[in-house]
Amino acid sequence: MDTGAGTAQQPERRLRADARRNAARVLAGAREVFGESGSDASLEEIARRAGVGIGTLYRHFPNRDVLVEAVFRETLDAATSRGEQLLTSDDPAAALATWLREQMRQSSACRGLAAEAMIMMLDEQGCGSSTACDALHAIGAKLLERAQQSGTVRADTEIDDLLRLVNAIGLATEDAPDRAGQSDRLFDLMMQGLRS
Amino acid sequence: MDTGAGTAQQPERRLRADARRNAARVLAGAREVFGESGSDASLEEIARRAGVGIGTLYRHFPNRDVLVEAVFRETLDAATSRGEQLLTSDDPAAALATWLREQMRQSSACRGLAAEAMIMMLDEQGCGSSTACDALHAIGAKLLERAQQSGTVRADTEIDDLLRLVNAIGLATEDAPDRAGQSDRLFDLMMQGLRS
DNA sequence: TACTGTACCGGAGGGTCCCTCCGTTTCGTC
DNA sequence: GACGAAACGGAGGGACCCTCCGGTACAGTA
Repeated sequence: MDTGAGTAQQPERRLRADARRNAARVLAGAREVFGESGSDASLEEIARRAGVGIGTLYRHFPNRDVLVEAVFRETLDAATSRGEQLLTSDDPAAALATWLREQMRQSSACRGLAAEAMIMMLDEQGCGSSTACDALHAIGAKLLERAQQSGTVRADTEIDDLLRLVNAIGLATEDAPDRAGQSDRLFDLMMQGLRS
Repeated sequence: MDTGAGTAQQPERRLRADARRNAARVLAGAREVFGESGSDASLEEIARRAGVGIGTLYRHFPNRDVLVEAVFRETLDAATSRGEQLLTSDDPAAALATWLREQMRQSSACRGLAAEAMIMMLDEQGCGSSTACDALHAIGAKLLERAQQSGTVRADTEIDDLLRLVNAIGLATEDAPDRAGQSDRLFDLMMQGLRS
Protein backbone atom coordinates (compact mmCIF):
# COMPACT_ATOMS: atom_id res chain seq x y z
CA MET A 1 0.00 0.00 0.00
CA ASP A 2 2.88 2.37 0.68
CA THR A 3 1.52 5.13 2.79
CA GLY A 4 5.01 6.39 3.24
CA ALA A 5 4.55 9.49 1.17
CA GLY A 6 0.95 10.44 0.91
CA THR A 7 0.59 11.64 -2.61
CA ALA A 8 3.14 10.51 -5.13
CA GLN A 9 6.18 8.33 -5.15
CA GLN A 10 8.83 11.04 -5.15
CA PRO A 11 12.22 11.07 -3.40
CA GLU A 12 10.21 10.12 -0.29
CA ARG A 13 11.52 11.17 3.01
CA ARG A 14 10.45 8.97 5.88
CA LEU A 15 7.24 10.08 7.57
CA ARG A 16 6.74 10.11 11.28
CA ALA A 17 4.99 7.07 12.72
CA ASP A 18 1.75 8.91 13.51
CA ALA A 19 1.67 10.44 10.06
CA ARG A 20 2.03 7.06 8.45
CA ARG A 21 -0.69 5.63 10.61
CA ASN A 22 -3.08 8.45 9.86
CA ALA A 23 -2.50 8.30 6.13
CA ALA A 24 -3.37 4.63 6.22
CA ARG A 25 -6.50 5.34 8.22
CA VAL A 26 -7.66 7.99 5.79
CA LEU A 27 -7.07 5.66 2.90
CA ALA A 28 -9.13 2.96 4.57
CA GLY A 29 -11.90 5.42 5.35
CA ALA A 30 -11.85 6.70 1.81
CA ARG A 31 -12.15 3.20 0.42
CA GLU A 32 -15.17 2.64 2.62
CA VAL A 33 -16.94 5.92 1.97
CA PHE A 34 -16.18 6.12 -1.74
CA GLY A 35 -17.51 2.60 -2.04
CA GLU A 36 -20.76 3.68 -0.43
CA SER A 37 -21.29 7.07 -2.03
CA GLY A 38 -19.12 7.28 -5.11
CA SER A 39 -16.14 9.50 -5.68
CA ASP A 40 -18.01 12.68 -4.81
CA ALA A 41 -18.49 11.54 -1.26
CA SER A 42 -17.83 14.02 1.53
CA LEU A 43 -14.19 14.31 2.49
CA GLU A 44 -15.24 15.36 5.97
CA GLU A 45 -17.15 12.13 6.29
CA ILE A 46 -14.01 10.27 5.28
CA ALA A 47 -12.01 12.10 7.92
CA ARG A 48 -14.66 11.35 10.52
CA ARG A 49 -14.73 7.71 9.54
CA ALA A 50 -10.96 7.60 9.77
CA GLY A 51 -11.03 9.19 13.23
CA VAL A 52 -8.83 11.99 12.00
CA GLY A 53 -9.16 15.76 11.69
CA ILE A 54 -10.04 17.22 8.34
CA GLY A 55 -6.73 19.09 8.32
CA THR A 56 -4.87 15.83 8.54
CA LEU A 57 -6.73 14.43 5.59
CA TYR A 58 -5.82 17.47 3.54
CA ARG A 59 -2.18 17.35 4.51
CA HIS A 60 -1.81 13.82 3.20
CA PHE A 61 -4.10 14.18 0.22
CA PRO A 62 -4.18 17.79 -0.88
CA ASN A 63 -7.20 17.33 -3.07
CA ARG A 64 -9.91 14.87 -3.90
CA ASP A 65 -8.26 13.56 -7.05
CA VAL A 66 -5.11 12.61 -5.22
CA LEU A 67 -7.15 10.67 -2.71
CA VAL A 68 -9.18 8.92 -5.37
CA GLU A 69 -6.04 8.00 -7.20
CA ALA A 70 -4.45 6.66 -4.05
CA VAL A 71 -7.48 4.52 -3.28
CA PHE A 72 -7.51 3.37 -6.83
CA ARG A 73 -3.88 2.40 -6.98
CA GLU A 74 -4.40 -1.01 -5.43
CA THR A 75 -7.01 -1.84 -8.01
CA LEU A 76 -4.58 -0.75 -10.68
CA ASP A 77 -1.87 -2.94 -9.29
CA ALA A 78 -4.18 -5.94 -9.14
CA ALA A 79 -5.20 -5.43 -12.74
CA THR A 80 -1.57 -5.20 -13.74
CA SER A 81 -0.67 -8.49 -12.09
CA ARG A 82 -3.70 -10.10 -13.62
CA GLY A 83 -2.51 -8.89 -17.00
CA GLU A 84 0.92 -10.33 -16.42
CA GLN A 85 -0.65 -13.63 -15.60
CA LEU A 86 -2.77 -13.56 -18.75
CA LEU A 87 0.28 -12.79 -20.86
CA THR A 88 1.28 -16.41 -20.53
CA SER A 89 -2.02 -17.65 -21.96
CA ASP A 90 -1.77 -19.53 -25.24
CA ASP A 91 -4.88 -17.83 -26.63
CA PRO A 92 -3.87 -14.19 -26.93
CA ALA A 93 -7.21 -12.96 -28.21
CA ALA A 94 -9.11 -14.61 -25.40
CA ALA A 95 -6.59 -13.30 -22.90
CA LEU A 96 -7.15 -9.76 -24.11
CA ALA A 97 -10.90 -10.19 -24.00
CA THR A 98 -10.81 -11.60 -20.52
CA TRP A 99 -8.62 -8.85 -19.23
CA LEU A 100 -10.69 -6.10 -20.78
CA ARG A 101 -13.90 -7.62 -19.50
CA GLU A 102 -12.48 -7.73 -16.02
CA GLN A 103 -11.51 -4.10 -16.38
CA MET A 104 -15.05 -3.26 -17.31
CA ARG A 105 -16.53 -5.15 -14.39
CA GLN A 106 -14.12 -3.45 -12.08
CA SER A 107 -14.86 -0.06 -13.50
CA SER A 108 -18.51 -0.17 -12.64
CA ALA A 109 -17.80 -1.32 -9.10
CA CYS A 110 -17.52 1.24 -6.32
CA ARG A 111 -20.35 3.27 -7.82
CA GLY A 112 -18.33 4.25 -10.82
CA LEU A 113 -15.37 5.39 -8.80
CA ALA A 114 -12.97 3.15 -10.64
CA ALA A 115 -14.19 4.28 -14.04
CA GLU A 116 -14.04 7.91 -13.10
CA ALA A 117 -10.57 7.52 -11.71
CA MET A 118 -9.40 5.65 -14.76
CA ILE A 119 -10.85 8.16 -17.18
CA MET A 120 -9.36 10.94 -15.11
CA MET A 121 -5.97 9.30 -15.43
CA LEU A 122 -6.39 8.72 -19.12
CA ASP A 123 -7.18 12.39 -19.51
CA GLU A 124 -3.97 13.53 -17.96
CA GLN A 125 -0.92 13.40 -20.15
CA GLY A 126 -0.44 9.65 -20.37
CA CYS A 127 -1.43 8.78 -16.83
CA GLY A 128 0.30 11.84 -15.46
CA SER A 129 2.71 10.91 -12.74
CA SER A 130 1.18 7.62 -11.82
CA THR A 131 3.57 4.75 -12.39
CA ALA A 132 0.82 2.32 -11.42
CA CYS A 133 -1.24 3.57 -14.32
CA ASP A 134 1.74 3.43 -16.65
CA ALA A 135 2.33 -0.17 -15.66
CA LEU A 136 -1.29 -1.02 -16.36
CA HIS A 137 -1.03 0.59 -19.75
CA ALA A 138 2.15 -1.27 -20.54
CA ILE A 139 0.60 -4.63 -19.69
CA GLY A 140 -2.51 -3.81 -21.66
CA ALA A 141 -0.40 -2.82 -24.64
CA LYS A 142 1.42 -6.12 -24.48
CA LEU A 143 -1.80 -8.09 -24.31
CA LEU A 144 -3.13 -6.17 -27.27
CA GLU A 145 0.06 -6.60 -29.25
CA ARG A 146 0.04 -10.34 -28.75
CA ALA A 147 -3.57 -10.53 -29.82
CA GLN A 148 -2.79 -8.47 -32.89
CA GLN A 149 0.18 -10.65 -33.78
CA SER A 150 -2.02 -13.71 -33.58
CA GLY A 151 -4.00 -12.13 -36.39
CA THR A 152 -7.38 -12.16 -34.71
CA VAL A 153 -7.49 -8.55 -33.60
CA ARG A 154 -7.39 -5.43 -35.73
CA ALA A 155 -3.96 -3.91 -36.03
CA ASP A 156 -5.14 -0.30 -35.99
CA THR A 157 -6.14 -0.16 -32.37
CA GLU A 158 -4.51 1.32 -29.33
CA ILE A 159 -4.80 0.22 -25.75
CA ASP A 160 -5.67 3.72 -24.66
CA ASP A 161 -8.81 3.64 -26.80
CA LEU A 162 -9.83 0.26 -25.52
CA LEU A 163 -9.36 1.13 -21.88
CA ARG A 164 -11.31 4.29 -22.32
CA LEU A 165 -14.14 2.52 -24.05
CA VAL A 166 -14.29 -0.24 -21.52
CA ASN A 167 -14.47 2.29 -18.72
CA ALA A 168 -17.07 4.26 -20.58
CA ILE A 169 -19.24 1.18 -20.76
CA GLY A 170 -18.81 0.55 -17.08
CA LEU A 171 -19.70 4.13 -16.30
CA ALA A 172 -22.68 4.40 -18.63
CA THR A 173 -24.27 1.21 -17.40
CA GLU A 174 -23.57 2.00 -13.78
CA ASP A 175 -27.22 2.55 -12.83
CA ALA A 176 -28.82 0.72 -15.71
CA PRO A 177 -31.86 -1.41 -14.91
CA ASP A 178 -30.11 -4.54 -16.23
CA ARG A 179 -26.55 -3.53 -15.65
CA ALA A 180 -24.75 -6.82 -16.07
CA GLY A 181 -26.64 -7.81 -19.17
CA GLN A 182 -26.32 -4.48 -20.83
CA SER A 183 -22.66 -4.01 -20.13
CA ASP A 184 -21.99 -7.49 -21.43
CA ARG A 185 -23.86 -6.78 -24.64
CA LEU A 186 -21.97 -3.55 -25.17
CA PHE A 187 -18.73 -5.27 -24.41
CA ASP A 188 -19.47 -7.99 -26.94
CA LEU A 189 -20.25 -5.34 -29.49
CA MET A 190 -16.90 -3.76 -28.88
CA MET A 191 -15.06 -7.07 -29.13
CA GLN A 192 -16.90 -7.80 -32.34
CA GLY A 193 -15.62 -4.55 -33.75
CA LEU A 194 -12.15 -5.48 -32.66
CA ARG A 195 -11.91 -8.58 -34.81
CA SER A 196 -9.73 -8.38 -37.88
CA MET B 1 -39.90 25.82 -25.83
CA ASP B 2 -43.16 25.53 -23.88
CA THR B 3 -42.49 27.02 -20.53
CA GLY B 4 -46.13 26.78 -19.76
CA ALA B 5 -45.73 24.10 -17.17
CA GLY B 6 -42.27 24.09 -15.73
CA THR B 7 -41.61 20.44 -15.26
CA ALA B 8 -43.60 17.94 -17.24
CA GLN B 9 -46.27 18.08 -19.89
CA GLN B 10 -49.24 17.12 -17.75
CA PRO B 11 -52.85 18.41 -17.90
CA GLU B 12 -51.22 21.83 -17.70
CA ARG B 13 -53.22 24.56 -16.18
CA ARG B 14 -52.29 27.96 -17.51
CA LEU B 15 -49.56 29.71 -15.54
CA ARG B 16 -49.67 33.33 -14.61
CA ALA B 17 -47.75 35.63 -16.93
CA ASP B 18 -44.95 36.36 -14.46
CA ALA B 19 -44.56 32.68 -13.72
CA ARG B 20 -44.20 31.88 -17.39
CA ARG B 21 -41.66 34.63 -17.85
CA ASN B 22 -39.61 33.51 -14.89
CA ALA B 23 -39.58 29.88 -15.96
CA ALA B 24 -38.25 30.92 -19.33
CA ARG B 25 -35.58 33.07 -17.71
CA VAL B 26 -34.44 30.24 -15.48
CA LEU B 27 -34.26 27.92 -18.44
CA ALA B 28 -32.14 30.39 -20.35
CA GLY B 29 -29.87 30.90 -17.36
CA ALA B 30 -29.54 27.18 -16.89
CA ARG B 31 -28.57 26.66 -20.50
CA GLU B 32 -25.87 29.28 -20.08
CA VAL B 33 -24.47 28.11 -16.77
CA PHE B 34 -24.67 24.39 -17.48
CA GLY B 35 -22.85 25.07 -20.71
CA GLU B 36 -20.06 26.76 -18.81
CA SER B 37 -19.74 24.50 -15.80
CA GLY B 38 -21.42 21.22 -16.61
CA SER B 39 -24.52 19.81 -15.05
CA ASP B 40 -23.25 20.15 -11.50
CA ALA B 41 -23.19 23.90 -11.78
CA SER B 42 -24.61 25.93 -8.92
CA LEU B 43 -28.37 26.36 -9.02
CA GLU B 44 -28.01 29.58 -7.09
CA GLU B 45 -25.75 30.88 -9.84
CA ILE B 46 -28.43 29.97 -12.36
CA ALA B 47 -31.05 31.85 -10.35
CA ARG B 48 -28.73 34.85 -10.08
CA ARG B 49 -28.04 34.75 -13.80
CA ALA B 50 -31.76 34.57 -14.48
CA GLY B 51 -32.41 37.52 -12.18
CA VAL B 52 -34.76 35.43 -10.12
CA GLY B 53 -34.88 34.30 -6.52
CA ILE B 54 -33.70 30.82 -5.66
CA GLY B 55 -37.16 29.97 -4.40
CA THR B 56 -38.60 30.71 -7.81
CA LEU B 57 -36.14 28.42 -9.46
CA TYR B 58 -37.12 25.62 -7.11
CA ARG B 59 -40.83 26.13 -7.63
CA HIS B 60 -40.52 25.66 -11.37
CA PHE B 61 -37.87 22.98 -11.29
CA PRO B 62 -38.10 21.08 -8.03
CA ASN B 63 -34.74 19.45 -8.43
CA ARG B 64 -31.64 19.54 -10.54
CA ASP B 65 -32.59 16.61 -12.72
CA VAL B 66 -35.84 18.21 -13.77
CA LEU B 67 -33.97 21.33 -14.77
CA VAL B 68 -31.34 19.42 -16.69
CA GLU B 69 -34.01 17.48 -18.47
CA ALA B 70 -35.88 20.65 -19.37
CA VAL B 71 -32.75 22.24 -20.79
CA PHE B 72 -32.02 19.05 -22.62
CA ARG B 73 -35.44 18.68 -24.16
CA GLU B 74 -34.71 20.97 -27.09
CA THR B 75 -31.66 18.95 -27.97
CA LEU B 76 -33.76 15.84 -27.82
CA ASP B 77 -36.36 17.32 -30.11
CA ALA B 78 -33.74 18.38 -32.62
CA ALA B 79 -32.27 14.91 -32.66
CA THR B 80 -35.69 13.45 -33.20
CA SER B 81 -36.42 15.62 -36.21
CA ARG B 82 -33.01 14.86 -37.60
CA GLY B 83 -33.80 11.18 -37.25
CA GLU B 84 -37.06 11.61 -39.07
CA GLN B 85 -35.25 13.30 -41.87
CA LEU B 86 -32.70 10.49 -42.08
CA LEU B 87 -35.47 7.91 -42.21
CA THR B 88 -36.01 8.88 -45.82
CA SER B 89 -32.42 8.16 -46.77
CA ASP B 90 -31.92 5.35 -49.26
CA ASP B 91 -28.89 4.01 -47.41
CA PRO B 92 -30.29 2.85 -44.07
CA ALA B 93 -26.97 1.75 -42.62
CA ALA B 94 -25.34 5.06 -43.41
CA ALA B 95 -28.35 6.90 -42.03
CA LEU B 96 -28.07 5.04 -38.75
CA ALA B 97 -24.36 5.69 -38.57
CA THR B 98 -24.80 9.36 -39.28
CA TRP B 99 -27.49 9.75 -36.71
CA LEU B 100 -25.56 7.93 -34.02
CA ARG B 101 -22.42 9.89 -34.75
CA GLU B 102 -24.34 13.11 -34.40
CA GLN B 103 -25.68 11.86 -31.10
CA MET B 104 -22.18 11.23 -29.94
CA ARG B 105 -20.93 14.65 -30.97
CA GLN B 106 -23.86 16.23 -29.24
CA SER B 107 -23.36 14.22 -26.12
CA SER B 108 -19.89 15.54 -25.48
CA ALA B 109 -21.00 19.10 -25.99
CA CYS B 110 -22.03 21.23 -23.02
CA ARG B 111 -19.28 19.70 -20.90
CA GLY B 112 -20.90 16.31 -20.89
CA LEU B 113 -24.26 17.63 -19.82
CA ALA B 114 -26.03 16.04 -22.74
CA ALA B 115 -24.47 12.66 -22.13
CA GLU B 116 -25.22 12.78 -18.44
CA ALA B 117 -28.78 13.77 -19.11
CA MET B 118 -29.20 11.07 -21.68
CA ILE B 119 -27.74 8.37 -19.51
CA MET B 120 -29.87 9.60 -16.64
CA MET B 121 -32.93 9.23 -18.79
CA LEU B 122 -31.89 5.83 -20.01
CA ASP B 123 -31.50 4.76 -16.41
CA GLU B 124 -35.04 5.61 -15.51
CA GLN B 125 -37.70 3.17 -16.54
CA GLY B 126 -37.63 3.74 -20.29
CA CYS B 127 -37.11 7.49 -20.25
CA GLY B 128 -39.43 7.95 -17.32
CA SER B 129 -42.10 10.45 -18.08
CA SER B 130 -40.29 12.25 -20.84
CA THR B 131 -42.18 12.00 -24.08
CA ALA B 132 -39.35 13.79 -25.84
CA CYS B 133 -37.04 10.98 -24.86
CA ASP B 134 -39.58 8.38 -25.90
CA ALA B 135 -39.85 10.02 -29.30
CA LEU B 136 -36.10 9.98 -29.69
CA HIS B 137 -36.05 6.31 -28.83
CA ALA B 138 -38.80 5.56 -31.28
CA ILE B 139 -36.98 7.27 -34.13
CA GLY B 140 -33.73 5.59 -33.22
CA ALA B 141 -35.47 2.23 -33.16
CA LYS B 142 -36.87 2.85 -36.62
CA LEU B 143 -33.48 3.82 -38.00
CA LEU B 144 -31.97 0.72 -36.49
CA GLU B 145 -34.73 -1.50 -37.79
CA ARG B 146 -34.34 -0.23 -41.32
CA ALA B 147 -30.62 -0.78 -41.16
CA GLN B 148 -31.17 -4.28 -39.86
CA GLN B 149 -33.67 -5.07 -42.59
CA SER B 150 -31.18 -3.94 -45.19
CA GLY B 151 -29.00 -6.76 -43.90
CA THR B 152 -25.94 -4.70 -43.09
CA VAL B 153 -26.44 -4.37 -39.36
CA ARG B 154 -26.60 -7.12 -36.78
CA ALA B 155 -30.11 -8.15 -35.89
CA ASP B 156 -29.42 -8.73 -32.20
CA THR B 157 -29.00 -5.13 -31.19
CA GLU B 158 -31.24 -2.70 -29.43
CA ILE B 159 -31.37 1.04 -29.77
CA ASP B 160 -31.11 1.45 -26.03
CA ASP B 161 -27.71 -0.22 -26.05
CA LEU B 162 -26.48 1.88 -28.92
CA LEU B 163 -27.62 5.16 -27.44
CA ARG B 164 -26.03 4.30 -24.17
CA LEU B 165 -22.78 3.34 -25.77
CA VAL B 166 -22.68 6.40 -27.95
CA ASN B 167 -23.25 8.61 -24.94
CA ALA B 168 -20.66 6.71 -22.98
CA ILE B 169 -18.11 7.44 -25.65
CA GLY B 170 -19.01 11.10 -25.62
CA LEU B 171 -18.70 11.20 -21.87
CA ALA B 172 -15.48 9.26 -21.59
CA THR B 173 -13.69 11.32 -24.20
CA GLU B 174 -15.01 14.59 -22.86
CA ASP B 175 -11.66 15.81 -21.56
CA ALA B 176 -9.42 13.63 -23.67
CA PRO B 177 -6.32 15.25 -25.10
CA ASP B 178 -7.42 14.43 -28.65
CA ARG B 179 -11.13 14.31 -28.12
CA ALA B 180 -12.44 14.38 -31.66
CA GLY B 181 -9.97 11.84 -32.95
CA GLN B 182 -10.44 9.48 -30.08
CA SER B 183 -14.19 9.59 -30.05
CA ASP B 184 -14.22 8.99 -33.79
CA ARG B 185 -11.97 5.97 -33.42
CA LEU B 186 -14.13 4.54 -30.68
CA PHE B 187 -17.24 5.22 -32.70
CA ASP B 188 -15.78 3.43 -35.71
CA LEU B 189 -14.94 0.49 -33.52
CA MET B 190 -18.53 0.34 -32.38
CA MET B 191 -19.88 0.57 -35.91
CA GLN B 192 -17.51 -2.14 -36.97
CA GLY B 193 -18.93 -4.36 -34.27
CA LEU B 194 -22.39 -3.56 -35.49
CA ARG B 195 -21.93 -5.01 -38.93
CA SER B 196 -23.62 -8.29 -39.65
C1' DT C 1 -61.01 51.43 -12.30
C1' DA C 2 -60.84 49.71 -7.74
C1' DC C 3 -61.05 45.54 -5.12
C1' DT C 4 -59.74 41.10 -3.60
C1' DG C 5 -58.28 36.32 -3.43
C1' DT C 6 -54.54 33.75 -4.46
C1' DA C 7 -50.74 32.25 -7.31
C1' DC C 8 -46.31 33.43 -7.24
C1' DC C 9 -42.06 35.73 -5.69
C1' DG C 10 -37.74 35.96 -3.16
C1' DG C 11 -34.55 35.67 0.32
C1' DA C 12 -33.45 34.50 5.14
C1' DG C 13 -31.93 30.57 7.48
C1' DG C 14 -30.40 25.93 8.98
C1' DG C 15 -27.68 22.38 7.39
C1' DT C 16 -23.61 20.44 4.82
C1' DC C 17 -19.41 20.73 2.56
C1' DC C 18 -14.90 22.68 1.01
C1' DC C 19 -10.41 24.18 2.17
C1' DT C 20 -7.07 27.09 4.93
C1' DC C 21 -4.75 28.62 8.80
C1' DC C 22 -2.53 28.36 13.03
C1' DG C 23 -2.27 27.22 18.07
C1' DT C 24 -1.40 22.78 20.22
C1' DT C 25 0.35 18.15 20.59
C1' DT C 26 3.43 14.40 19.62
C1' DC C 27 7.44 12.32 17.79
C1' DG C 28 12.32 11.45 17.25
C1' DT C 29 16.76 12.59 18.53
C1' DC C 30 20.55 14.14 21.41
C1' DG D 1 14.40 14.64 29.99
C1' DA D 2 14.55 18.50 26.77
C1' DC D 3 13.98 20.54 22.48
C1' DG D 4 13.02 21.46 17.65
C1' DA D 5 10.42 20.01 13.97
C1' DA D 6 6.69 17.54 12.15
C1' DA D 7 2.14 16.55 12.35
C1' DC D 8 -2.48 17.13 14.35
C1' DG D 9 -7.17 18.98 14.41
C1' DG D 10 -10.81 21.98 14.39
C1' DA D 11 -12.51 26.75 14.08
C1' DG D 12 -13.93 29.71 10.52
C1' DG D 13 -15.08 32.03 6.10
C1' DG D 14 -17.17 31.06 1.93
C1' DA D 15 -20.26 28.45 -1.15
C1' DC D 16 -24.06 25.63 -1.94
C1' DC D 17 -28.52 23.08 -1.12
C1' DC D 18 -33.28 23.30 -0.21
C1' DT D 19 -37.39 24.86 2.64
C1' DC D 20 -40.48 27.98 4.49
C1' DC D 21 -43.33 31.84 4.78
C1' DG D 22 -44.27 36.96 4.79
C1' DG D 23 -44.90 39.99 1.08
C1' DT D 24 -46.09 41.15 -3.90
C1' DA D 25 -48.49 41.50 -8.05
C1' DC D 26 -51.48 39.28 -11.24
C1' DA D 27 -56.12 38.21 -13.03
C1' DG D 28 -60.63 38.02 -12.63
C1' DT D 29 -65.11 40.64 -10.92
C1' DA D 30 -68.04 44.40 -10.07
